[in-house]
Amino acid sequence: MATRAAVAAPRVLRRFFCTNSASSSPSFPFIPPPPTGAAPAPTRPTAEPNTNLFVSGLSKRTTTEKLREEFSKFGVVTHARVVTDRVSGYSKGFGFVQYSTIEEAQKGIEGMDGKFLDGWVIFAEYARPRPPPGQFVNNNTTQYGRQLS
DNA sequence: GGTGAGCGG
Repeated sequence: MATRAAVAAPRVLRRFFCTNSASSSPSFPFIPPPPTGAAPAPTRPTAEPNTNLFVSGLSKRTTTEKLREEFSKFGVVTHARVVTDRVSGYSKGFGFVQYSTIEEAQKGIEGMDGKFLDGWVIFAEYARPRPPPGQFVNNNTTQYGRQLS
């Protein structure tokens, strides 16, 4: 009787198409097409409005002083920094600007986003909320709690 | 030496 073997085979294939049975996604592990098609939001859905600004597209020569100086024209900059590499000391081409209020931050974005700075078109947007410094943060662990070694 | 998308101290 080979009937048993013929029934056992499809059962294995059923595990493929019904991984965790249903109740989760009615579709296969393929790529589910967006139904409404409202917001594509590929990978960067622009963070919520806050006083912290993420400025990208900066020139390698742009420094923190220049960044604060330019953004101070649209509000009170409480904090500004151009991210530079610790080892080489070169600028990574982006920085952060923090205004006193969200209104000033909005004016800063509308006033500096798409503008030229040191010959480069910069992009100003709201910075993403950073993970809070945990109590278990140490030298061997990152801010996300992942072991480095 | 300094790329050219991105989210740091």
